This record gives sequence, structure tokens and C-alpha cells, in this order.
Amino acid sequence: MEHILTMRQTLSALAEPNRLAIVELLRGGPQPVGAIGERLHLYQAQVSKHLRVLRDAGLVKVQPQAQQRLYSLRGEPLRDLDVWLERFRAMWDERLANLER
Amino acid sequence: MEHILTMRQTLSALAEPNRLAIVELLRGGPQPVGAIGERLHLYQAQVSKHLRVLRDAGLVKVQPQAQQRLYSLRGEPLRDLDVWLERFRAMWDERLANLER
DNA sequence: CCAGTCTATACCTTGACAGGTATCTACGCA
DNA sequence: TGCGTAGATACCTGTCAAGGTATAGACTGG
Repeated sequence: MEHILTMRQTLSALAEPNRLAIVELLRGGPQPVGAIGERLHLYQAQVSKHLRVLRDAGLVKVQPQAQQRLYSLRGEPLRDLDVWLERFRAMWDERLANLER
Repeated sequence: MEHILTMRQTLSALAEPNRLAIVELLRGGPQPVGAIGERLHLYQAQVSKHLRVLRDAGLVKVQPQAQQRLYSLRGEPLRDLDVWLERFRAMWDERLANLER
């Protein structure tokens, strides 16, 4: 039930296109803020704010490194999403069972 | 890449708690608008509007039945979400994580 | 047709959020 | 110490979406 609460955060965090792009970018490995901004053509403040939202949703973690901050992906919320989706998987796995009619 | 566009719709549709509840409710089978409202303690107009968003996102379909409208779930957007998640599954699936080395 | 039911939509209000700009803080180095 | 760089945050603004209320439209039984 409290799973659901964090699901809401995960979903709305990912619903923003730039944040979704950040998540996909970080799939390739940790990145500092500046690199993300260059890659996605975003203002630095924009990146920082989006990363803040992603961090609050638990989707990324940060690791200070000198004057930089290395952001990397956290899998947990995505796994939770995956677990939630499992309950619906029968809808497209089991379509042979003519349940759809 | 146009996959991504509909993903955004799917995600923001599901990010709203009442809509997420509707989706979960419909997993139990098709329901008319009134029944959904009673079940979730929502105003009728609220239900109709949320159903409209879900329909635009392709998450539900409607079938008129006399003066009622039977809403039921559509799996495609959820399957797309599942497909998208596959790329991240290695992050929490140890077996896959080990294979990656 | 008429009345009653079921659903959709128009309208208003309000709050949240994203973009953009400017500023503040922290760190490393000459 | 002072400067330059990296990042976070404050602030303003416009947009959009959700709640709530009222109304319109569609269908049914009488």
C-alpha cells in the first residue's frame, strides 16, 4: 500500500520527458550534472531540478566527487514498477485464452 | 522513438492516484462509470474525466451498453512499459547482472 | 413523447510544476 | 587568498491539470 505511494512518485518523475531522457542516459553509467546538460541541451538549473525530483523519487543517487556530483541510477523504483506490472502481464501473455471478447 | 511519446502519456496517466486505482479496479473486469465512482468514492464527473484521459492514453476502451458505458482495460500501453523496463532489468536481476561480466 | 437514469462536457478556481534568469555555496588551484 | 568552475536553489512567470458544480446529451421504460 505504501508501495503505491512511491509508485506515484516514480511514475510522475518518469512522466516528464527530460527526466525520462536523464534516466535513459544514466543507464549508460554515472554522469556529472554538466555532462547531462550538454547531452540533452538543457540549462544547468533545469538539470539540477530534474535530478532533485529523480532523487526524491529514489531513481538516482548522487556521489560527490571533488566539485562535481556523479549521478547514477537506482534500480529499486523501476523494479517496483516491474513487480506491479507483473499482475497485468497475463493480459498480453495469455491472450490465447480468448479472455478478450 | 515515437514509442517514447506514447510512453509519456501512459506514465502521466498512471501517475494520477485515482487513475491508477481505476486501472487496478478494471483489472478485475469491465465496469460501468457509476460502479467505478461508487467503488472509489469519486464524483461522477471526476470518473468520466479520468476515464477520458485513460482512453486517450489507450489504457482503456469503452463499449456502449444501453445507457451505460462499459470500460475495460487495454494491455498494449502496459506491455510497452514492460518492454521499456526490460532494458533496465539487469539492474536488479542478479542472474543477468552476472551474465554481464 | 415523458420522466428518470447514466454519462459526458463546459466552466471556474486553484495549486503544482516546468522553463528561464539570477544568485549563492562549495571546492580546487594558482 | 582570491579566482574559476560545478552545482544547488530562489524567484518569477506561464501553463496545465484536477476538483467541484452545473448542465447537456443519450437511452429506457411507461
